[in-house]
Amino acid sequence: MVRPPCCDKDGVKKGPWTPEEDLVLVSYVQEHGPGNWRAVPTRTGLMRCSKSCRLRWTNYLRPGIKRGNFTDQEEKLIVHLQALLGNRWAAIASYLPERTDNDIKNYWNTHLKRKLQGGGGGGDGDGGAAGDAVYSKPAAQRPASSSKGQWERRLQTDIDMARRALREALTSLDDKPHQPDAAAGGGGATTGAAASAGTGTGAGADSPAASSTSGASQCSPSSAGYVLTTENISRMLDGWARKKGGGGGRRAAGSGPATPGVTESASGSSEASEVSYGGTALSAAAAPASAFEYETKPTVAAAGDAGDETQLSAIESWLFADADGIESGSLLDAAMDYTF
DNA sequence: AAAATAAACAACCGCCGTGAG
DNA sequence: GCTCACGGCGGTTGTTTATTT
Repeated sequence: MVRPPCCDKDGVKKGPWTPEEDLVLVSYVQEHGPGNWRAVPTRTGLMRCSKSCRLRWTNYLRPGIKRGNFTDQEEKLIVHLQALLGNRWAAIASYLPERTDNDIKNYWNTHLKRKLQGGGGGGDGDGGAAGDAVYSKPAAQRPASSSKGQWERRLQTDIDMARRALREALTSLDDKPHQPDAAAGGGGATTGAAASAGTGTGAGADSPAASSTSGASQCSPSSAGYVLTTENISRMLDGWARKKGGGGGRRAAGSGPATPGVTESASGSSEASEVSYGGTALSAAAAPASAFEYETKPTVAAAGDAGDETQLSAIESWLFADADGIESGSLLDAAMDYTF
């Protein structure tokens, strides 16, 4: 039988989202929380498919996500994790709580793949084709099993592999001074380093419930993945203002796409930033900071540029805990219990 | 200065797994 | 136990901007 499309093709708008649509979506999520995407188009009047709404939220509007300017550390992690996990971007993203799978995937396809290919074979999975070929069937590649036991074993395998990847990545990084170009660089790109969070348990690899893009995890009050709102809305408005101002330049600010959200903006500071929208200066503080009641602002976010290091050291702790003799049998539990 | 090309990123598409009825 | 709808995921495409010629 043929499954009907998730939404009618007719009357469904496609293409780039407008600021107005974003606002509507954000407002809706503020009120109802992420989830039940099916109902979003009808309830909000958005002429968008539910899937599109979900993607827009998870990849762009969701608070706490960092965009652009991947740090060396992140890059290394991605390379290693990709080598171990294959193109399981969601699983990889679960180790980079602030990054979306789509973002990581794009970064891989546009930067890393080429970089590794150009860098000449060897090394880490040698990227590109070689890497893909070699790992096209990563150990963790899941068979379509769904028994809980199997799922847990798989998860554990992922955790184990991720640990190894992290260890390798961090070890190699120790060889050079930590110069997260983006920390600075990112010009605040590292703001709101949500050190992580629910998904940060790492146990998330491949866990439907722990995926970085999982609505469930997003809702979790304990999820520090959300850096909240004022900042994001501020960024959003900032971006819109720029767009509307005709300033255009998608990357004028460094990397920020049409996306309002580019972290590179003034968001370097977690303080409410004043943005000009439609000619009117408006304080982000005025945004409904408490609107996302189910979200909590990670304390690390205030750490500002120290965010990455904080996050990394947390990962390191978790990572090296393994070396301290946690039996593999309890690895999962350890990972589950670990809080960043 | 204009045209061509490359790069970056947002969004869409289709498949799959899961849970509810 | 079966069917169906929903949501998640990975691959791919389209659009916009930057850079080069």
